[in-house]
Amino acid sequence: MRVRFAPSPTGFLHIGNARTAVINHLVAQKENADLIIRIEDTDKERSTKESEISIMEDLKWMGIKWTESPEMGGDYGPYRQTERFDIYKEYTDKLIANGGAFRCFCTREDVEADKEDAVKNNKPFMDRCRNLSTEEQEKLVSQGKEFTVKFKVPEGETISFNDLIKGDISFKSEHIGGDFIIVRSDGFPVYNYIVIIDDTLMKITHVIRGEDHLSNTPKQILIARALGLPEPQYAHMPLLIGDDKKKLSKRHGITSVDLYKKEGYLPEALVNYLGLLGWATESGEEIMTQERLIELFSISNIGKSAAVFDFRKLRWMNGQYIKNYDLKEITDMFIPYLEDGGFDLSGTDRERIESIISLVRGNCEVLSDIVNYMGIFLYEINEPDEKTESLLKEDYSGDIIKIASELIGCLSESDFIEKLIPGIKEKTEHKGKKLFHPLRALFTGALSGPELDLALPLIGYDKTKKRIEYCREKYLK
RNA sequence: GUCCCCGUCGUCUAGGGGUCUAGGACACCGGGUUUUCAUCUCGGCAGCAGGGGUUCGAAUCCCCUCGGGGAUGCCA
Repeated sequence: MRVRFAPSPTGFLHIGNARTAVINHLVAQKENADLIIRIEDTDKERSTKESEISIMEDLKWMGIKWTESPEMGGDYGPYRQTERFDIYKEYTDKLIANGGAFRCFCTREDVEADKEDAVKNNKPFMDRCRNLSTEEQEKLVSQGKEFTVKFKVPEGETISFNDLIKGDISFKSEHIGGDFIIVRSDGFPVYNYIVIIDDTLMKITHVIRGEDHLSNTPKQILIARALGLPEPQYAHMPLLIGDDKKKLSKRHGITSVDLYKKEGYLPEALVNYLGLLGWATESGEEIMTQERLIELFSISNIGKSAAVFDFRKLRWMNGQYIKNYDLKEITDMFIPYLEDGGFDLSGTDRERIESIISLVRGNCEVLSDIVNYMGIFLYEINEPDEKTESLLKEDYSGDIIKIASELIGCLSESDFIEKLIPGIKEKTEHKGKKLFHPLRALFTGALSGPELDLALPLIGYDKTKKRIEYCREKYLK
Protein backbone atom coordinates (compact mmCIF):
# COMPACT_ATOMS: atom_id res chain seq x y z
CA MET A 1 0.00 0.00 0.00
CA ARG A 2 1.23 3.46 -0.91
CA VAL A 3 -0.34 6.75 0.10
CA ARG A 4 0.72 10.32 -0.48
CA PHE A 5 0.44 13.85 0.78
CA ALA A 6 0.72 16.40 -2.00
CA PRO A 7 0.80 20.00 -0.79
CA SER A 8 1.15 22.99 -3.06
CA PRO A 9 3.80 25.36 -1.74
CA THR A 10 1.74 28.51 -1.86
CA GLY A 11 1.85 29.51 1.78
CA PHE A 12 2.05 28.02 5.20
CA LEU A 13 0.74 24.56 5.96
CA HIS A 14 -2.96 25.06 6.49
CA ILE A 15 -4.58 23.26 9.38
CA GLY A 16 -6.97 21.48 7.00
CA ASN A 17 -4.11 20.17 4.93
CA ALA A 18 -2.33 19.25 8.10
CA ARG A 19 -5.23 17.02 8.95
CA THR A 20 -4.98 15.33 5.57
CA ALA A 21 -1.31 14.78 6.24
CA VAL A 22 -2.05 13.35 9.67
CA ILE A 23 -4.65 10.95 8.32
CA ASN A 24 -2.29 9.76 5.60
CA HIS A 25 0.36 9.31 8.23
CA LEU A 26 -1.92 7.30 10.48
CA VAL A 27 -2.97 5.08 7.61
CA ALA A 28 0.62 4.57 6.57
CA GLN A 29 1.71 3.69 10.09
CA LYS A 30 -1.24 1.41 10.61
CA GLU A 31 -0.85 -0.48 7.36
CA ASN A 32 2.88 -0.25 7.23
CA ALA A 33 2.52 1.59 3.96
CA ASP A 34 4.78 4.03 2.17
CA LEU A 35 3.94 7.70 2.52
CA ILE A 36 5.11 9.84 -0.36
CA ILE A 37 5.41 13.62 -0.18
CA ARG A 38 4.95 15.25 -3.55
CA ILE A 39 5.22 18.98 -4.09
CA GLU A 40 2.57 20.31 -6.45
CA ASP A 41 4.17 23.52 -7.57
CA THR A 42 2.60 24.15 -10.95
CA ASP A 43 1.08 27.44 -9.89
CA LYS A 44 4.07 29.51 -10.80
CA GLU A 45 2.55 32.74 -9.56
CA ARG A 46 2.05 31.53 -6.03
CA SER A 47 4.52 28.72 -5.43
CA THR A 48 7.61 29.60 -3.47
CA LYS A 49 10.61 27.72 -2.21
CA GLU A 50 10.20 29.25 1.27
CA SER A 51 6.72 27.87 1.44
CA GLU A 52 7.91 24.40 0.52
CA ILE A 53 10.57 24.59 3.20
CA SER A 54 8.17 25.73 5.88
CA ILE A 55 5.63 23.07 4.98
CA MET A 56 8.24 20.35 5.21
CA GLU A 57 9.37 21.74 8.55
CA ASP A 58 5.84 21.75 9.89
CA LEU A 59 5.31 18.18 8.78
CA LYS A 60 8.48 17.15 10.55
CA TRP A 61 7.47 19.04 13.63
CA MET A 62 4.16 17.20 13.73
CA GLY A 63 6.03 13.93 13.64
CA ILE A 64 4.72 12.84 10.26
CA LYS A 65 6.87 10.04 8.88
CA TRP A 66 7.32 9.64 5.14
CA THR A 67 9.37 7.36 2.97
CA GLU A 68 9.86 9.37 -0.22
CA SER A 69 10.04 13.12 -0.81
CA PRO A 70 11.86 15.72 -2.89
CA GLU A 71 14.74 15.85 -0.43
CA MET A 72 14.87 12.14 0.34
CA GLY A 73 14.37 11.01 -3.19
CA GLY A 74 12.99 7.56 -3.96
CA ASP A 75 12.35 5.17 -6.80
CA TYR A 76 9.55 7.18 -8.36
CA GLY A 77 10.97 10.68 -8.44
CA PRO A 78 11.37 13.45 -9.04
CA TYR A 79 8.87 14.48 -6.40
CA ARG A 80 8.39 18.05 -7.46
CA GLN A 81 5.96 18.48 -10.33
CA THR A 82 7.93 21.27 -11.97
CA GLU A 83 10.74 18.75 -12.38
CA ARG A 84 8.49 16.31 -14.21
CA PHE A 85 7.41 18.43 -17.15
CA ASP A 86 9.05 16.17 -19.70
CA ILE A 87 6.94 13.31 -18.43
CA TYR A 88 3.72 15.29 -18.74
CA LYS A 89 4.74 16.47 -22.20
CA GLU A 90 4.94 12.91 -23.38
CA TYR A 91 1.44 12.19 -22.20
CA THR A 92 0.10 15.41 -23.65
CA ASP A 93 1.55 14.57 -27.07
CA LYS A 94 0.07 11.14 -26.79
CA LEU A 95 -3.36 12.51 -25.96
CA ILE A 96 -3.31 15.03 -28.77
CA ALA A 97 -2.20 12.36 -31.18
CA ASN A 98 -4.93 9.92 -30.26
CA GLY A 99 -7.64 12.56 -30.16
CA GLY A 100 -8.06 12.44 -26.42
CA ALA A 101 -7.10 16.09 -26.22
CA PHE A 102 -7.06 19.06 -28.55
CA ARG A 103 -5.68 22.56 -28.76
CA CYS A 104 -8.19 25.27 -28.03
CA PHE A 105 -7.74 28.74 -29.46
CA CYS A 106 -10.73 30.39 -27.87
CA THR A 107 -10.32 33.64 -26.01
CA ARG A 108 -11.64 34.00 -22.51
CA GLU A 109 -14.50 36.03 -23.89
CA ASP A 110 -15.44 33.28 -26.34
CA VAL A 111 -15.61 30.71 -23.63
CA GLU A 112 -17.42 32.94 -21.23
CA ALA A 113 -20.08 33.63 -23.80
CA ASP A 114 -20.45 29.98 -24.77
CA LYS A 115 -20.70 28.87 -21.16
CA GLU A 116 -23.28 31.48 -20.39
CA ASP A 117 -25.24 30.37 -23.37
CA ALA A 118 -25.03 26.76 -22.34
CA VAL A 119 -26.24 27.55 -18.83
CA LYS A 120 -29.07 29.68 -20.13
CA ASN A 121 -30.31 26.98 -22.44
CA ASN A 122 -29.64 24.28 -19.90
CA LYS A 123 -27.55 22.18 -22.18
CA PRO A 124 -24.03 20.85 -21.82
CA PHE A 125 -21.21 23.15 -22.81
CA MET A 126 -19.46 22.19 -26.02
CA ASP A 127 -16.13 23.62 -26.86
CA ARG A 128 -15.77 25.47 -30.17
CA CYS A 129 -12.40 23.96 -30.90
CA ARG A 130 -13.41 20.47 -29.94
CA ASN A 131 -13.73 19.30 -33.52
CA LEU A 132 -10.84 21.16 -35.08
CA SER A 133 -8.87 18.80 -37.28
CA THR A 134 -5.23 18.18 -36.59
CA GLU A 135 -4.36 20.18 -39.69
CA GLU A 136 -6.42 23.16 -38.62
CA GLN A 137 -4.84 23.04 -35.18
CA GLU A 138 -1.32 22.90 -36.65
CA LYS A 139 -2.11 25.79 -38.93
CA LEU A 140 -3.30 28.03 -36.11
CA VAL A 141 -0.28 27.09 -34.04
CA SER A 142 2.06 28.02 -36.85
CA GLN A 143 0.30 31.35 -37.12
CA GLY A 144 1.43 31.95 -33.57
CA LYS A 145 -2.03 31.87 -32.05
CA GLU A 146 -2.14 31.32 -28.34
CA PHE A 147 -3.76 28.10 -27.24
CA THR A 148 -4.49 25.87 -24.29
CA VAL A 149 -4.64 22.11 -24.44
CA LYS A 150 -7.95 20.64 -23.43
CA PHE A 151 -9.10 17.22 -22.53
CA LYS A 152 -11.92 16.04 -24.75
CA VAL A 153 -14.60 14.74 -22.43
CA PRO A 154 -16.25 11.69 -23.99
CA GLU A 155 -20.01 11.84 -24.42
CA GLY A 156 -22.47 9.53 -22.76
CA GLU A 157 -20.11 7.95 -20.30
CA THR A 158 -20.70 7.29 -16.66
CA ILE A 159 -17.82 7.57 -14.29
CA SER A 160 -18.29 5.81 -11.01
CA PHE A 161 -16.02 4.79 -8.23
CA ASN A 162 -16.22 3.55 -4.71
CA ASP A 163 -14.96 6.14 -2.30
CA LEU A 164 -13.64 4.65 0.92
CA ILE A 165 -15.31 7.36 2.95
CA LYS A 166 -18.20 8.60 0.84
CA GLY A 167 -19.27 5.32 -0.69
CA ASP A 168 -20.44 4.85 -4.26
CA ILE A 169 -20.15 8.01 -6.30
CA SER A 170 -21.11 8.42 -9.89
CA PHE A 171 -21.04 11.19 -12.46
CA LYS A 172 -22.27 11.42 -16.00
CA SER A 173 -19.69 12.78 -18.37
CA GLU A 174 -21.97 15.53 -19.65
CA HIS A 175 -22.20 16.90 -16.13
CA ILE A 176 -18.58 17.51 -15.38
CA GLY A 177 -18.52 20.88 -17.03
CA GLY A 178 -17.31 20.20 -20.52
CA ASP A 179 -13.86 19.94 -21.99
CA PHE A 180 -11.33 21.22 -19.52
CA ILE A 181 -7.87 22.69 -19.69
CA ILE A 182 -4.98 20.36 -19.03
CA VAL A 183 -2.18 22.63 -20.25
CA ARG A 184 -2.29 26.38 -19.80
CA SER A 185 -1.48 28.85 -22.54
CA ASP A 186 1.98 29.29 -21.06
CA GLY A 187 2.68 25.61 -21.37
CA PHE A 188 2.30 24.78 -17.68
CA PRO A 189 0.16 21.71 -17.07
CA VAL A 190 -2.80 21.94 -14.72
CA TYR A 191 -3.35 20.12 -11.45
CA ASN A 192 -6.34 18.07 -12.53
CA TYR A 193 -4.35 16.58 -15.32
CA ILE A 194 -1.01 15.72 -13.84
CA VAL A 195 -2.21 14.66 -10.44
CA ILE A 196 -3.52 11.40 -11.84
CA ILE A 197 -0.41 10.85 -13.92
CA ASP A 198 1.78 11.26 -10.88
CA ASP A 199 -0.42 9.17 -8.66
CA THR A 200 -0.26 6.24 -11.03
CA LEU A 201 3.39 6.68 -11.93
CA MET A 202 4.25 6.88 -8.26
CA LYS A 203 2.23 3.71 -7.72
CA ILE A 204 -0.10 5.35 -5.24
CA THR A 205 -2.73 2.81 -4.26
CA HIS A 206 -4.91 5.02 -2.07
CA VAL A 207 -5.51 8.69 -2.65
CA ILE A 208 -6.66 10.19 0.64
CA ARG A 209 -7.43 13.87 0.26
CA GLY A 210 -9.93 16.59 1.05
CA GLU A 211 -13.49 16.50 -0.16
CA ASP A 212 -12.92 19.60 -2.24
CA HIS A 213 -11.34 17.23 -4.75
CA LEU A 214 -14.37 14.99 -5.02
CA SER A 215 -15.87 16.75 -8.04
CA ASN A 216 -12.49 16.67 -9.74
CA THR A 217 -12.15 12.94 -9.39
CA PRO A 218 -14.22 11.99 -12.46
CA LYS A 219 -12.01 14.21 -14.60
CA GLN A 220 -8.96 12.49 -13.30
CA ILE A 221 -10.46 9.09 -13.87
CA LEU A 222 -11.34 10.05 -17.42
CA ILE A 223 -7.74 11.04 -18.02
CA ALA A 224 -6.54 7.77 -16.59
CA ARG A 225 -8.86 5.92 -18.91
CA ALA A 226 -7.73 7.90 -21.94
CA LEU A 227 -4.14 7.19 -21.08
CA GLY A 228 -4.68 3.56 -20.21
CA LEU A 229 -3.51 4.13 -16.63
CA PRO A 230 -4.85 2.28 -13.60
CA GLU A 231 -7.16 4.08 -11.18
CA PRO A 232 -6.24 4.34 -7.52
CA GLN A 233 -8.67 3.88 -4.66
CA TYR A 234 -10.06 7.13 -3.37
CA ALA A 235 -10.96 8.36 0.08
CA HIS A 236 -12.31 11.90 0.32
CA MET A 237 -12.25 13.40 3.74
CA PRO A 238 -14.94 15.83 4.83
CA LEU A 239 -13.73 19.39 5.04
CA LEU A 240 -12.73 21.31 8.11
CA ILE A 241 -14.94 24.35 8.54
CA GLY A 242 -15.22 27.33 10.86
CA ASP A 243 -17.80 27.88 13.58
CA ASP A 244 -19.98 29.68 11.04
CA LYS A 245 -19.90 26.52 8.93
CA LYS A 246 -17.91 28.28 6.26
CA LYS A 247 -14.60 27.25 4.87
CA LEU A 248 -11.88 27.73 7.45
CA SER A 249 -10.09 31.02 6.88
CA LYS A 250 -8.07 33.67 8.69
CA ARG A 251 -11.07 35.28 10.25
CA HIS A 252 -11.78 32.08 12.17
CA GLY A 253 -8.54 32.48 14.06
CA ILE A 254 -5.21 30.93 13.42
CA THR A 255 -5.24 28.49 10.54
CA SER A 256 -1.64 27.65 9.86
CA VAL A 257 0.38 25.05 11.67
CA ASP A 258 3.39 27.26 12.26
CA LEU A 259 1.24 29.61 14.29
CA TYR A 260 0.07 26.76 16.48
CA LYS A 261 3.66 25.86 16.99
CA LYS A 262 4.47 29.45 17.93
CA GLU A 263 1.63 29.67 20.44
CA GLY A 264 2.88 26.61 22.17
CA TYR A 265 0.73 23.73 21.08
CA LEU A 266 2.46 20.40 21.38
CA PRO A 267 2.69 18.41 18.17
CA GLU A 268 1.35 15.35 20.00
CA ALA A 269 -1.78 17.25 21.00
CA LEU A 270 -2.34 18.66 17.53
CA VAL A 271 -1.93 15.25 15.95
CA ASN A 272 -4.22 13.73 18.55
CA TYR A 273 -6.90 16.33 17.92
CA LEU A 274 -6.61 16.33 14.14
CA GLY A 275 -6.39 12.58 13.97
CA LEU A 276 -9.53 12.15 16.02
CA LEU A 277 -11.59 14.78 14.26
CA GLY A 278 -14.41 13.19 12.33
CA TRP A 279 -14.75 9.97 14.29
CA ALA A 280 -14.62 8.59 17.80
CA THR A 281 -13.22 5.56 19.52
CA GLU A 282 -15.56 2.86 20.72
CA SER A 283 -14.64 3.39 24.34
CA GLY A 284 -14.81 7.16 24.03
CA GLU A 285 -11.17 7.66 24.88
CA GLU A 286 -9.77 10.81 23.40
CA ILE A 287 -6.39 11.53 24.88
CA MET A 288 -4.23 8.90 23.27
CA THR A 289 -0.63 8.20 22.56
CA GLN A 290 0.14 8.05 18.90
CA GLU A 291 0.57 4.29 19.13
CA ARG A 292 -2.91 3.98 20.57
CA LEU A 293 -4.34 6.33 17.97
CA ILE A 294 -2.80 4.27 15.20
CA GLU A 295 -4.08 1.09 16.79
CA LEU A 296 -7.67 2.30 16.94
CA PHE A 297 -7.68 4.30 13.73
CA SER A 298 -9.31 3.14 10.55
CA ILE A 299 -10.12 5.10 7.45
CA SER A 300 -13.52 3.43 7.43
CA ASN A 301 -14.63 5.03 10.68
CA ILE A 302 -14.23 8.57 9.46
CA GLY A 303 -17.64 10.20 9.18
CA LYS A 304 -19.05 11.77 6.06
CA SER A 305 -19.90 15.25 7.22
CA ALA A 306 -17.80 18.36 7.54
CA ALA A 307 -16.34 19.09 10.94
CA VAL A 308 -16.10 22.43 12.70
CA PHE A 309 -12.63 23.06 13.96
CA ASP A 310 -13.04 23.61 17.70
CA PHE A 311 -10.22 25.75 19.03
CA ARG A 312 -11.47 25.39 22.60
CA LYS A 313 -11.24 21.65 22.54
CA LEU A 314 -7.81 21.69 21.00
CA ARG A 315 -6.69 24.03 23.77
CA TRP A 316 -8.13 21.74 26.40
CA MET A 317 -6.45 18.75 24.85
CA ASN A 318 -3.15 20.58 24.69
CA GLY A 319 -3.51 21.43 28.37
CA GLN A 320 -3.96 17.76 29.15
CA TYR A 321 -0.70 17.00 27.40
CA ILE A 322 1.10 19.77 29.25
CA LYS A 323 -0.13 18.47 32.60
CA ASN A 324 0.89 14.92 31.95
CA TYR A 325 4.17 15.32 30.13
CA ASP A 326 7.46 14.26 31.64
CA LEU A 327 8.59 17.20 33.78
CA LYS A 328 12.08 17.47 32.35
CA GLU A 329 10.84 17.34 28.79
CA ILE A 330 8.04 19.81 29.28
CA THR A 331 10.48 22.13 31.03
CA ASP A 332 12.70 22.03 27.97
CA MET A 333 9.68 22.99 25.89
CA PHE A 334 8.67 25.83 28.17
CA ILE A 335 12.10 27.44 28.33
CA PRO A 336 12.11 28.97 24.84
CA TYR A 337 8.76 30.59 25.58
CA LEU A 338 10.14 32.05 28.77
CA GLU A 339 13.14 33.44 26.94
CA ASP A 340 10.88 34.90 24.27
CA GLY A 341 8.80 36.39 27.03
CA GLY A 342 11.81 38.29 28.26
CA PHE A 343 12.76 36.17 31.25
CA ASP A 344 16.43 35.89 32.03
CA LEU A 345 16.94 32.42 33.35
CA SER A 346 20.70 32.53 33.59
CA GLY A 347 20.64 33.14 37.34
CA THR A 348 18.08 30.47 38.07
CA ASP A 349 19.13 26.88 38.44
CA ARG A 350 17.43 24.09 36.60
CA GLU A 351 15.99 22.47 39.69
CA ARG A 352 14.20 25.66 40.67
CA ILE A 353 12.80 26.10 37.17
CA GLU A 354 11.47 22.58 37.23
CA SER A 355 9.86 23.09 40.62
CA ILE A 356 8.15 26.22 39.41
CA ILE A 357 6.96 24.57 36.23
CA SER A 358 5.69 21.57 38.05
CA LEU A 359 3.60 23.97 40.11
CA VAL A 360 2.22 26.18 37.32
CA ARG A 361 1.89 23.80 34.37
CA GLY A 362 -1.65 23.06 35.56
CA ASN A 363 -2.54 26.65 34.77
CA CYS A 364 -1.26 26.40 31.22
CA GLU A 365 -3.17 25.27 28.17
CA VAL A 366 -0.51 26.35 25.73
CA LEU A 367 3.20 26.71 26.38
CA SER A 368 3.11 30.48 25.94
CA ASP A 369 0.75 30.74 28.91
CA ILE A 370 3.77 30.21 31.12
CA VAL A 371 4.81 33.83 30.77
CA ASN A 372 1.77 34.82 32.82
CA TYR A 373 3.01 32.89 35.82
CA MET A 374 6.78 33.00 35.80
CA GLY A 375 7.00 36.57 37.03
CA ILE A 376 5.47 35.43 40.30
CA PHE A 377 8.70 33.63 41.07
CA LEU A 378 11.33 35.55 39.20
CA TYR A 379 10.42 39.21 39.41
CA GLU A 380 10.82 41.20 42.59
CA ILE A 381 7.48 42.95 42.19
CA ASN A 382 4.55 42.04 39.96
CA GLU A 383 2.57 45.13 39.10
CA PRO A 384 -1.10 44.31 39.75
CA ASP A 385 -3.55 44.80 36.92
CA GLU A 386 -6.65 46.90 37.30
CA LYS A 387 -8.87 44.24 38.83
CA THR A 388 -6.23 43.09 41.24
CA GLU A 389 -5.58 46.64 42.21
CA SER A 390 -9.19 47.35 43.01
CA LEU A 391 -9.27 44.26 45.17
CA LEU A 392 -6.19 45.43 47.03
CA LYS A 393 -7.88 48.73 47.71
CA GLU A 394 -10.73 47.06 49.57
CA ASP A 395 -10.80 47.57 53.32
CA TYR A 396 -10.46 43.88 54.09
CA SER A 397 -7.36 43.80 51.91
CA GLY A 398 -5.99 46.73 53.77
CA ASP A 399 -6.25 44.82 57.06
CA ILE A 400 -4.28 42.04 55.55
CA ILE A 401 -1.58 44.23 54.11
CA LYS A 402 -1.20 45.98 57.44
CA ILE A 403 -0.91 42.80 59.46
CA ALA A 404 1.34 41.15 56.90
CA SER A 405 3.67 44.06 57.01
CA GLU A 406 3.83 43.93 60.79
CA LEU A 407 4.36 40.20 60.89
CA ILE A 408 6.91 39.76 58.16
CA GLY A 409 9.44 41.82 60.05
CA CYS A 410 9.27 39.45 63.00
CA LEU A 411 9.65 36.39 60.82
CA SER A 412 12.61 34.96 59.00
CA GLU A 413 13.50 32.85 56.01
CA SER A 414 13.11 29.73 58.11
CA ASP A 415 9.68 30.25 59.62
CA PHE A 416 7.72 32.66 57.47
CA ILE A 417 6.16 29.88 55.44
CA GLU A 418 4.49 28.22 58.37
CA LYS A 419 3.81 31.34 60.38
CA LEU A 420 2.93 34.13 58.00
CA ILE A 421 -0.42 33.04 56.62
CA PRO A 422 -1.67 31.53 59.88
CA GLY A 423 -0.61 34.67 61.65
CA ILE A 424 -2.46 36.91 59.23
CA LYS A 425 -5.51 34.76 59.53
CA GLU A 426 -5.48 34.92 63.30
CA LYS A 427 -4.97 38.65 63.55
CA THR A 428 -7.38 39.72 60.83
CA GLU A 429 -9.92 37.00 61.53
CA HIS A 430 -10.51 36.82 57.79
CA LYS A 431 -11.03 33.49 56.20
CA GLY A 432 -11.86 31.87 52.88
CA LYS A 433 -12.17 34.19 49.97
CA LYS A 434 -11.61 37.33 52.02
CA LEU A 435 -8.37 35.93 53.25
CA PHE A 436 -6.90 34.16 50.28
CA HIS A 437 -7.87 36.48 47.51
CA PRO A 438 -6.07 39.47 48.97
CA LEU A 439 -3.15 37.25 49.92
CA ARG A 440 -2.84 36.04 46.39
CA ALA A 441 -3.00 39.56 45.06
CA LEU A 442 -0.46 40.68 47.62
CA PHE A 443 2.04 37.91 47.00
CA THR A 444 1.63 37.42 43.26
CA GLY A 445 0.04 40.57 41.89
CA ALA A 446 -2.71 38.52 40.25
CA LEU A 447 -6.10 37.03 41.02
CA SER A 448 -5.39 33.56 39.75
CA GLY A 449 -2.42 31.28 39.63
CA PRO A 450 -0.83 28.30 41.33
CA GLU A 451 -1.66 27.09 44.81
CA LEU A 452 -0.47 29.68 47.28
CA ASP A 453 0.89 27.35 49.94
CA LEU A 454 3.13 25.77 47.41
CA ALA A 455 4.03 28.97 45.67
CA LEU A 456 5.23 30.82 48.73
CA PRO A 457 8.32 28.70 49.38
CA LEU A 458 9.31 29.17 45.76
CA ILE A 459 8.79 32.90 45.95
CA GLY A 460 10.97 33.09 49.03
CA TYR A 461 11.23 35.36 52.03
CA ASP A 462 12.92 38.34 50.43
CA LYS A 463 10.49 38.75 47.58
CA THR A 464 7.56 38.20 49.85
CA LYS A 465 8.75 40.89 52.14
CA LYS A 466 9.40 43.31 49.33
CA ARG A 467 5.97 42.77 47.90
CA ILE A 468 4.29 43.35 51.20
CA GLU A 469 6.22 46.57 51.66
CA TYR A 470 5.42 47.63 48.14
CA CYS A 471 1.70 47.13 48.67
CA ARG A 472 1.77 48.85 52.03
CA GLU A 473 3.35 51.88 50.44
CA LYS A 474 0.99 51.90 47.57
CA TYR A 475 -2.36 50.96 49.02
CA LEU A 476 -2.19 51.65 52.74
CA LYS A 477 -1.94 55.41 52.91
C1' G B 1 -28.19 27.43 -13.54
C1' U B 2 -26.21 22.26 -13.60
C1' C B 3 -23.69 18.25 -11.17
C1' C B 4 -21.63 16.00 -6.65
C1' C B 5 -21.34 15.51 -1.26
C1' C B 6 -23.42 16.26 3.57
C1' G B 7 -27.40 17.19 7.71
C1' U B 8 -27.82 13.52 15.92
C1' C B 9 -26.84 18.44 21.98
C1' G B 10 -23.57 25.26 20.78
C1' U B 11 -19.09 22.01 18.94
C1' C B 12 -16.62 16.88 17.93
C1' U B 13 -19.17 12.48 17.87
C1' A B 14 -21.65 7.14 19.50
C1' G B 15 -25.72 4.90 17.61
C1' G B 16 -27.06 1.43 11.04
C1' G B 17 -35.15 -0.71 12.52
C1' G B 18 -36.95 -2.53 18.91
C1' U B 19 -31.93 -2.83 24.43
C1' C B 20 -32.71 5.26 22.88
C1' U B 21 -36.62 8.06 28.84
C1' A B 22 -30.61 8.97 22.36
C1' G B 23 -24.46 7.62 25.21
C1' G B 24 -19.47 10.14 25.70
C1' A B 25 -16.07 14.50 25.18
C1' C B 26 -15.25 20.05 24.81
C1' A B 27 -17.90 24.45 26.11
C1' C B 28 -21.55 26.29 29.57
C1' C B 29 -24.14 26.15 34.55
C1' G B 30 -24.25 24.20 39.68
C1' G B 31 -22.13 21.09 43.97
C1' G B 32 -17.59 19.03 46.25
C1' U B 33 -12.10 19.35 47.01
C1' U B 34 -8.71 23.55 47.30
C1' U B 35 -9.62 27.91 54.22
C1' U B 36 -8.95 31.75 47.32
C1' C B 37 -8.63 31.33 41.48
C1' A B 38 -7.05 27.31 38.50
C1' U B 39 -6.44 21.97 38.53
C1' C B 40 -9.21 17.69 39.96
C1' U B 41 -14.04 15.51 40.91
C1' C B 42 -19.40 14.97 40.95
C1' G B 43 -23.96 16.55 38.85
C1' G B 44 -27.00 19.47 35.41
C1' C B 45 -28.53 21.97 30.84
C1' A B 46 -28.84 20.68 25.81
C1' G B 47 -29.82 17.22 19.99
C1' C B 48 -32.13 13.10 15.84
C1' A B 49 -33.34 19.99 10.02
C1' G B 50 -38.79 19.69 8.29
C1' G B 51 -42.62 16.89 5.83
C1' G B 52 -44.36 12.54 3.76
C1' G B 53 -44.05 7.31 3.28
C1' U B 54 -42.40 1.71 4.42
C1' U B 55 -43.11 -1.05 9.15
C1' C B 56 -46.41 -3.74 14.75
C1' G B 57 -42.20 -0.42 15.60
C1' A B 58 -37.72 4.64 12.39
C1' A B 59 -32.42 8.77 14.85
C1' U B 60 -31.74 4.34 11.99
C1' C B 61 -34.76 2.37 5.28
C1' C B 62 -37.19 5.31 0.84
C1' C B 63 -38.99 10.05 -1.34
C1' C B 64 -39.58 15.33 -1.27
C1' U B 65 -38.43 20.10 0.79
C1' C B 66 -35.13 23.11 3.27
C1' G B 67 -30.23 24.17 4.89
C1' G B 68 -24.80 23.84 4.41
C1' G B 69 -20.50 22.69 1.52
C1' G B 70 -17.85 21.60 -3.05
C1' A B 71 -17.03 21.63 -8.52
C1' U B 72 -18.08 24.05 -12.85
C1' G B 73 -11.53 27.55 -18.19
C1' C B 74 -6.32 28.75 -17.52
C1' C B 75 -5.72 27.54 -8.01
C1' A B 76 -4.51 22.99 -5.92
